[in-house]
Amino acid sequence: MKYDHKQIEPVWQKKWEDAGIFHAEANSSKPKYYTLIEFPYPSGQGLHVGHPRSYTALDIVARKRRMQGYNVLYPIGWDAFGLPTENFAIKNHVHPREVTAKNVARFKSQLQALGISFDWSREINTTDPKYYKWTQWIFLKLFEHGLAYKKEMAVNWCTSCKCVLANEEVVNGVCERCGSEVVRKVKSQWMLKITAYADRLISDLDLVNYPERVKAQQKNWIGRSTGAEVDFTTTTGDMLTVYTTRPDTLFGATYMVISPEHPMISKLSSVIKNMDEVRQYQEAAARKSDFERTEVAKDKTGVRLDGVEAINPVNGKQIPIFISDYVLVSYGTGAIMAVPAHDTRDWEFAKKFDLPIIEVVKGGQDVQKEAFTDCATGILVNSDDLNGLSVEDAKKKIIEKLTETGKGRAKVNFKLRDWVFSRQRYWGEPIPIVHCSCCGAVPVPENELPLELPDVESYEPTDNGESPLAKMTEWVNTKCPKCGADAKRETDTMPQWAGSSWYFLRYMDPHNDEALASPEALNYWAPVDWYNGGMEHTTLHLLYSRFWHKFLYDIKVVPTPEPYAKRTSHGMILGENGEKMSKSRGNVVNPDDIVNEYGADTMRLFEMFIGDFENAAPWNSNSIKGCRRFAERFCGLTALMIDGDNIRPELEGAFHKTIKKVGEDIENLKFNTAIAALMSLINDIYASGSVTKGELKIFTALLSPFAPHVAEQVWDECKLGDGFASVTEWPSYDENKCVDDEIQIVVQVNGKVRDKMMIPAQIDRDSAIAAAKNSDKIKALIDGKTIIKEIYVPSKLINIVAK
RNA sequence: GCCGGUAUGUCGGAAUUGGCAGACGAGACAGACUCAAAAUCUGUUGUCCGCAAGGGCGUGUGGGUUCGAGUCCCACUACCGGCACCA
Repeated sequence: MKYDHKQIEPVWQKKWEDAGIFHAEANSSKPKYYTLIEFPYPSGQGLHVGHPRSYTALDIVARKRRMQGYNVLYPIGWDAFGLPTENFAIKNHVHPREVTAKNVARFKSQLQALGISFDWSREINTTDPKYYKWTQWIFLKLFEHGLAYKKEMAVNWCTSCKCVLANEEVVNGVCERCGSEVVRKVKSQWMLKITAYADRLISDLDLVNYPERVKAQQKNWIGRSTGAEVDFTTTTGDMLTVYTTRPDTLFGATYMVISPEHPMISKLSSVIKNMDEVRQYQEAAARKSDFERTEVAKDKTGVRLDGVEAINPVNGKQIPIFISDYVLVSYGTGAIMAVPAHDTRDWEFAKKFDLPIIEVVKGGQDVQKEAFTDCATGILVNSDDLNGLSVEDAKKKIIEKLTETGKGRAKVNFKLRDWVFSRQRYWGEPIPIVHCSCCGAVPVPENELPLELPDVESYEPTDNGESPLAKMTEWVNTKCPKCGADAKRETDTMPQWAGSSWYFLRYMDPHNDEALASPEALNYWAPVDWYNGGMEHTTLHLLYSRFWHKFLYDIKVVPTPEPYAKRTSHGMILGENGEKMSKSRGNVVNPDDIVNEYGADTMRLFEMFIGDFENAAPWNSNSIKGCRRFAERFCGLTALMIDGDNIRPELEGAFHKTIKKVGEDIENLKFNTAIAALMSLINDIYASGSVTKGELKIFTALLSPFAPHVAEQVWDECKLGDGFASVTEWPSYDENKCVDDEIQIVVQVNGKVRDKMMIPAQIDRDSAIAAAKNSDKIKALIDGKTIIKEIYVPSKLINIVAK
């Protein structure tokens, strides 16, 4: 058969779509299987060669499951709200909706050319009002349950553009666009109380099949720590509460640090003598990101509050109070007690400001030279009745004591912060809230959803930091749904995370106007059986969508506590030079060029063969030729075909082993070795000089998830079976035929390989060792020596230790 | 900096989880076919010593455990992902 990919690929893509063989069945008695990839953001650059890595991998899984008799849901959609589209629209004076439509059309045609078995009848788009109606509905439910609230938060503010910037738009403390200074400005923002779910987001990781490294990332991000709050009083009679994970070291606290934003500072401004210096420091700190501030390597800075001191509740000692930017207002209480002897950051600060270092846990180095932070081995000293206790026991005892005296309490803290949900942008879902001067924040009634984005001429940011929507006075001015008085709409929009936090539910029932999905559809399809995505999404997106799903579970909208039963992740595809692909580096590979030159099947094979799926792999335009040759050799088999429904005896072992390996490798994401096994098998077939029709049928079925077009073509031309190769039955194997009768065993002397021999697979230990000793090579090596030990690993090796 | 990864021939990678390091593919070299080239086919290809038989060395670095370590332990180095308004 002549292999002309340009001719055959569009033909099969059309036949599949016309026959609808990849459409998930709505009412089916078959078992279901839901495979999911992260839906793409339709960027202006078009599809990246990284996208098909994940899509092809789960396409292989989806296709195999169909062949195994499952009703498979493998959907696709567009995560189309977002900053780059909006910025492009502003720059080029086109509506973001038009930009999005154009980008989606391009992505769609690129994806369709790859022959991925998506169910296109369920395509969704987060910017479609019929979709974001339900994003808004979920927000209203969160609001109703007290999980959405407003709070003053710091945002990045460009002093020249006069607009709020995303972190990504701040480069080295200046605005990416104009290069002006960026400061932190306080604004009232919508927040979602994800912290209310912190414990469950950790504990329910036990219910799901995620890689350990992903679970570890989630746990570390949530950052549960147990410790205590301790109330210090000040010399002015005020109270300062600190959070500490080491309450056992309370006697070693030699000073206190509060964050530059701590409310206590303005409260005490009349008492603090060096207020000018303090204000200066606050301004400097406002310019830094949390990331810069907590960097341990950098020099510690701070200002001592002159005129006020704190009093240690356990020993009445007066200690100085500093402000320093290494303490964050957003974690704990925004104030810490500093124990330089047993905390590295405090130690560095104490050295710099020449503060006393008091050892309270013995067992480590000299605390004047280095902080001793190990909790497992130390014994308490210099701490009154805690003396002699272990760190663990001391923690318990001091917390008991603090609780009794009302000066503290046990406290669990999370690093996880509530989710800042407001964006001062146009291209996002409007937050469906009306602000009324007498009723406060009032939800838009459900029957008025979707609250559509107004069609406007200009979506440039306003110069006071409000969303562009604030300028649409007709849209903004409305009546309060509760009391009917004049009121104003919320003008902030939702972040891109919103639409992507629940999209997998919409696929189950994408055209439903009555609910985000029907209970029947949810009960049948939930949860997602296998979700694959990038490592770069394992903290935020995964956490946000698990949070929304848990909330929907609590209000009985969805039937399962976790959205994804299994999560896997793929490595990035890098440029040929081993660096991340980017326009500026000039190392971008366009998938269209590859499909055009080599065909979609070769592209798919290569993306799977390129390396370990879970690791990053550099693109190589040479290696792709090997995959093309493999596809051609597969076509070449048609010329070698002979009659016969069975596998010939000399190839039986090879076939059964390959069926087993390909099946297992797909389940374990080892696509590269699955393809290698198919390549080895085709080499064996060529070596035999011919292929029976039965052998070709099995080979074609095994190959079809990887290279579906060429498989379909051979299936059709050679009349290998009825219907489509894509939905034929997945081949089965016989375990007994996967083991050889005679196997090669390695003989080592003192751990070095000295001989290899063929032995029957069923041989016992003594006969195997006797056979080994009988070999001339081995005889020569052990002759005259004492045998100390003989190790026999069945069907692998024999090691003779001789002296 | 913190959290999570990764490191094997010229290159991408493989190694049944502690048991033959380098499967499969690319590249290179040699040969066949060809007027020639491409394509295709056959062979060689970690490295050092040796005519050969054979032997030494070899999985980022340094140490350790073991009959046996790419795989386990300790200490490092380099690179990659995430760090909350990119998604």
